Amino acid sequence: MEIDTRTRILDAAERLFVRHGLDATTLRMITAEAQANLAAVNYHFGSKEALIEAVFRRRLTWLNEQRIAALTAFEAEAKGAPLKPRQIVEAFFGVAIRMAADKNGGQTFMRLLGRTYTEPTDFIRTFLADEYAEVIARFKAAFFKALPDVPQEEFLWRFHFMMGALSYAISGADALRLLGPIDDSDPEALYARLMSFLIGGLRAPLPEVLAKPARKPRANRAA
Amino acid sequence: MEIDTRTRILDAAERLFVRHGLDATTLRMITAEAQANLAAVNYHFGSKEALIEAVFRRRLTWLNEQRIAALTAFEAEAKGAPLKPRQIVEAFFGVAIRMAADKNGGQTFMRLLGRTYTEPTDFIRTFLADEYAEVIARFKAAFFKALPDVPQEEFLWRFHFMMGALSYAISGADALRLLGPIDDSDPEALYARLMSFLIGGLRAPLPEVLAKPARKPRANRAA
DNA sequence: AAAAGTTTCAAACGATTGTTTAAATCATGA
DNA sequence: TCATGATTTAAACAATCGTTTGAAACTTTT
Repeated sequence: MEIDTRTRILDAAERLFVRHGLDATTLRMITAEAQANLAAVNYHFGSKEALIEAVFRRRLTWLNEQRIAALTAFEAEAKGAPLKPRQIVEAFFGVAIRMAADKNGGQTFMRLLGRTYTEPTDFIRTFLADEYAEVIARFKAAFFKALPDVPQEEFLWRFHFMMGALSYAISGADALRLLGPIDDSDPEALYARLMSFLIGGLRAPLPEVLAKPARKPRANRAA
Repeated sequence: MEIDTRTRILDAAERLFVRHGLDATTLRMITAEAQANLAAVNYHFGSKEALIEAVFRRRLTWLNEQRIAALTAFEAEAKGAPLKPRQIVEAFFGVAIRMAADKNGGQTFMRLLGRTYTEPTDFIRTFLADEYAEVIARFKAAFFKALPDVPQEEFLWRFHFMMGALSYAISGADALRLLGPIDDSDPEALYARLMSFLIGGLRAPLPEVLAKPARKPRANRAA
């Protein structure tokens, strides 16, 4: 046993949360899987809620830093010019997909994260909102600059839809087996698949009922 | 009190499930909201699991019947010819969006359904797989007929992504408030928005790494 | 109006939850 | 080596969970 108790608990909790959900995972299950004493969670983290936060923070902070770094790199390369939508999508969703492909813990975590966006629990919502605040602001700005003609509200909805597609993409074949036998073993393929789907959705023509009366009604492509 | 206890419990459970999740909603919360006795759930349904199933079955069966009816109508109209992808998407997702717009219970339920697809609980998974079996089979067949050139696996993934976008669309502005202030009061607008996003994603070019070596590499549109 | 069947009710059940306690064990530096 | 602090341990805590019970109240049938 070379890994310290705190880390073993985080790893075990991550695995069990994705398998059984946050509520249904008990401290006794976690400490048993981590080969630690029941009281260890409250000793090292203070409470179950604090443990949940720690599980998310450990990887989510890093993930969003990566996203911002990727965006910053693209922006430096562009020297002030607006980025291509594809680059922004790549910076936000590509980083996530790539983390989801990392067998070394990232995969488990991203599945957990995917099914937590819709989690109704209050403290999880406020926690996520906090963790995402900066990265959301950066990407919103980048998108608005790249697509000045797209109404902001319209774009926010599309971003929301894209988050949904990402969530299902990384929550993996679990829900997908509902559709039939599927091979999700190739992360590169998943990356390529999701990417072209997202770009296709993002660049779809704006819905006609919403499109502002334009002088060239045919030329209402989003991007 | 004109509505019978059984229905009051179903309504209350639906509301509370979407607000607190399945696990975190207790029978005492439900019976209190329904103004019924605690024992009423076990009397009318047998157990909490059976109640959950009843909550879903009540509306999900009807929803999938509507989907099949819409598809059947399109097929009759087409007289044996393949449907347009847009029609198939309309039959599956349009019906769902329209139900999600129905204030009379449908809205609450669709939000619940959206966040249940990724629910890890075993009995929920098998139950959903059961309820969806027929409708999935019908729509898979229709899509394969409409898009014979798209590899089946590729389409299944896109369908999966589309389910994710739908899920987020109807789980509503809850998660979306993470992005900023948003107006989700207009169901017609939501319908139009999601529809053009889905069609855009579905018809996006196939990812190049996956596209089979073709004689006309430029003409690799999915639909 | 009596009987039979259905629904409601308050109370309690055992099981399990997250958390706390105080003693035991381990590790570290003087 | 001893003392100090950090960690682990077994046991118990109160609270809450889903479920069961048996009698009361209400409906329907005869």
